[in-house]
Amino acid sequence: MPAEADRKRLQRASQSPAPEPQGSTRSAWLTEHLRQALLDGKFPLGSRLNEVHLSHQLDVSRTPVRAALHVLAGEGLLRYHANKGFVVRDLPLSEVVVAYEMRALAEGLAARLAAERGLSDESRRTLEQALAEGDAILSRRLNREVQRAAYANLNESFHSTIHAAAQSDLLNDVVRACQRMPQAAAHNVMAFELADVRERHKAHHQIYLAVLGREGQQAEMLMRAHVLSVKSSIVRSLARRDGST
Amino acid sequence: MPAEADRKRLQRASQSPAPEPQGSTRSAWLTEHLRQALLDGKFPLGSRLNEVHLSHQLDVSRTPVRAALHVLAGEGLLRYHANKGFVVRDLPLSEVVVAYEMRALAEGLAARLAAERGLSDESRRTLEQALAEGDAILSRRLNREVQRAAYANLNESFHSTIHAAAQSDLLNDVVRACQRMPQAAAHNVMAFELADVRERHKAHHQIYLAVLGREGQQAEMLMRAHVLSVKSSIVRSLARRDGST
DNA sequence: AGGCGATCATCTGTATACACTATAGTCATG
DNA sequence: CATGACTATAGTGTATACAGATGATCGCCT
Repeated sequence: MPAEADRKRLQRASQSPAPEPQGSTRSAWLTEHLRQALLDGKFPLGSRLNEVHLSHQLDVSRTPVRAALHVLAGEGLLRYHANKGFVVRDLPLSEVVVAYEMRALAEGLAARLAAERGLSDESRRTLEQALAEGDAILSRRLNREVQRAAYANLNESFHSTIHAAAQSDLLNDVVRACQRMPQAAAHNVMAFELADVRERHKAHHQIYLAVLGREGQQAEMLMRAHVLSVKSSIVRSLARRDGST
Repeated sequence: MPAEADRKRLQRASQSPAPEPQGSTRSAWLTEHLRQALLDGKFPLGSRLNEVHLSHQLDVSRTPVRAALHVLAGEGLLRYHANKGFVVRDLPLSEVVVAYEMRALAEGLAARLAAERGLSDESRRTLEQALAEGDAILSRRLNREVQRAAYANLNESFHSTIHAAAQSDLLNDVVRACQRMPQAAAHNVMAFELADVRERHKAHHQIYLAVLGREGQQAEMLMRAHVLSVKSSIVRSLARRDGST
């Protein structure tokens, strides 16, 4: 099939110049691509990922595909069984609950460490900006959809700044592990009531003050409670979805 | 080099029959082998693992070696950088501290879940056996070395039974992630004072009773305190080592 | 002499061919 | 008709060759 070879070369040439500063290597690009697809729910839960199909579909060989799949399995998005390949991890609701309880503990610890270790000027600015933007978004009356997307962004920014301030790779890994569920991607935040979001935004303010004031225990407790409230919302919406399915 | 090919065939033939029911595949075997080597500290911290050397040394091709390394990187034992390969993760003491605090929270959660979900008859038996053996080992006067190894085993058994009873893969992953540090392998328990071990064994008894009695909160608190006491011992011994180096 | 760039060795990244395993379907047999 | 072994096929496991990147060494130019 000489035509296929041509197609490959063309595609490579067209995709290499601009779009991926991140994916210096094909494996890295595939990992990112597949992770996003998994979080977006593009593969059915529990379904098997066929290496040959994927490599044809994405126009690379099996080697980088396998590498990417191994990485994603390491991250917990996939499960691997010898001689049977990779399947999309399907977490029962009970596991989602545990993940959020774990995440509450982990983020609480992160908040405490951030408080103990102090905020850099840059972190402080980022947090303050996230809070201010949140105030603005929630006070104005906007399209629900726009409001939601904007708030999801700064929510992400707020939390990851706290994690960074904790200065622990390990802790970061754990938090990310708890977030990496094919079901509960960040955009699930959408499903919430506006009142819930306002409440949580108030919690962000309190957490910020506790961290800034170096009150470790206070920061830890506030963050735990904050994440647990997110858990309640998620579980509520998942239960609704499961029930209606 | 035809001689080399012969050697390979011979070695494969001699190693396939008996020794590895676990390693159904070369990758799996390599993963296990390398993980053990890393936890045992056989590779210097921060050192780079050369795929070609490893594959020659272990008499396999690079392919399964790479697979194993990817898995271990996913587990956090190695770090991977594009085009630069895998290096043994070197955790500063502060990270070890965080890991143990995280693990205390995670194992606490596991203990609570185990209490809430109840113990199977088999789990109960395993725990009781671990406790009884611990009593025996600690009461008799034995060679320090033997005593230590025996206790390490049943300690492992006790904890992993609790994790299993929690019935959460996710939680298991987190706990294992916190244990997987090139420094702080299980056998570090060796370095401890006998008095510390006795104290911890008493804690095992208390935890068992709390779990058996379905007292979730109590179990969680006891387990947290238990793991934190291990942290103190580990940190003490690591600090001593770092100081003397 | 010192900085700078080309060249080369080394190692990782990828493609591909082949070997092995698992599974489903078929056929024969009780 | 049910059950068992056999075979065919699809898909993963591994080896190997080659391509691309990285880093060091050596020579050149200033």
